[in-house]
Amino acid sequence: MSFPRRYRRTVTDRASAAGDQARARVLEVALDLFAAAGYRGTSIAQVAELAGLSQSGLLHHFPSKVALLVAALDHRDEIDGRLLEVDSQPPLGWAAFDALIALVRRNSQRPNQVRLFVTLSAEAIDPAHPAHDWVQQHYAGVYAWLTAAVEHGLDAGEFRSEVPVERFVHLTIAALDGLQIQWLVSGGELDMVGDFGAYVAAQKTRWGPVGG
Amino acid sequence: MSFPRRYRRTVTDRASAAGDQARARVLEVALDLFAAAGYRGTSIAQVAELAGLSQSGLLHHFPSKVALLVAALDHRDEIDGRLLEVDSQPPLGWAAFDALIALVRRNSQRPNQVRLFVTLSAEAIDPAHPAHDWVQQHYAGVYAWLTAAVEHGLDAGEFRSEVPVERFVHLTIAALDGLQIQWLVSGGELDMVGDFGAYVAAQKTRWGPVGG
DNA sequence: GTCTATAGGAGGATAGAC
DNA sequence: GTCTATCCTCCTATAGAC
Repeated sequence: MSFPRRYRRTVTDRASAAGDQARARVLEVALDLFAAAGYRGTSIAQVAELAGLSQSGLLHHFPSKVALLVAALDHRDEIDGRLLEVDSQPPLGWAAFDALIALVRRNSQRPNQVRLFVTLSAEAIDPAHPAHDWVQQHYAGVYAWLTAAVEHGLDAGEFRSEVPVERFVHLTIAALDGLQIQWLVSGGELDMVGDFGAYVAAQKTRWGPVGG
Repeated sequence: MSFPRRYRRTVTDRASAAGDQARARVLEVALDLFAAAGYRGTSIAQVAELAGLSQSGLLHHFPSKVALLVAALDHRDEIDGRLLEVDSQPPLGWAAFDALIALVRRNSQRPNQVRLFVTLSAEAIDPAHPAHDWVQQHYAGVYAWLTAAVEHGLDAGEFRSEVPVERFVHLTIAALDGLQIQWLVSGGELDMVGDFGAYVAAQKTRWGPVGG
């Protein structure tokens, strides 16, 4: 099956379909390996081998290891879609916490993705790490997203006015990250979804509206 | 200042005092560098240089990089002393949580030690990592220690009987680990001690005795 | 777009002198 | 106990053929 000539995109237009396929394979493998051994613990040769092309072939698509990392992170964000948004709108108030539970449930089905994030976050605490900016922006983004949700909930009367917003957000993010680590170390035995769900339920009781 | 001859330990008895000094310097530096860049991101040559001896000189004391890592982890446990014990007795009930707050306060004064633990834990999720067993045992130990404390508190009437012990322990450990990561990523700006203290205070309200 | 070949460097570990 | 010298492996990246 092939397109009629006039529908074909020219080479100068953009990469070929075969090239796209190779690119996609490389990104999938890179995500897995970076997840399994971190950025520094993974060689581009390993990625290339598992993706079924030579090291040089890989470097044709991603000119350096850093470029591959950045592309892999962007790819992750892309396939993540916008799980934390609904119809391009972020959920507000307690709905944001329900969205987080859904995220944890989804994460519990893809340990390698979780491992990529945990491994890379730790590695990239070092300011000299190529993903340092990415990690800082990631945390800043999550913090801003969750803070906005809580503050909106406050305005809407979904939260008691005494809720210490900043500490509350810090602890919620900590619960997410900390449970992920224990879940990974335990080899998936820990009930991450149940534990985080219990956390959210407790918070609803403590910080929900007085009459709730 | 030197010991009279008869008090000197012979060479065959054990390593010389100079050797001990070099060994100690190497361990201190190794802790710092492993903390800053992780195990895989640190070379023994770097450790040797900062410790003031050659790479081969280092390998005379620690025959391989893995041996150095294990020695450094043991050294960390040693200088940690037994902060979580008082008079060789672990605190029980809510006293265990107060001991954790003290631990967090102490950790907030030594970012490199925290970084070593966070970086290494993430790296060592990989079963092929030389510190994999160490990390698993670390988490198992903390879990057992905290579970025992809560169960003892239950018997003593310090906790409501409805407390979900396992989830409670998971979430407490998660709060510790998760706050450490955010604290490191923020460059120390996050109020880790205050956040964890607020967490413990909230738990005392929620799971403390009914009349408390 | 993919390959082989190779440059250029860093890391871990060993041999042997002092 | 510490050193210099060296080996070998692995890694990133480049050059150039097909």
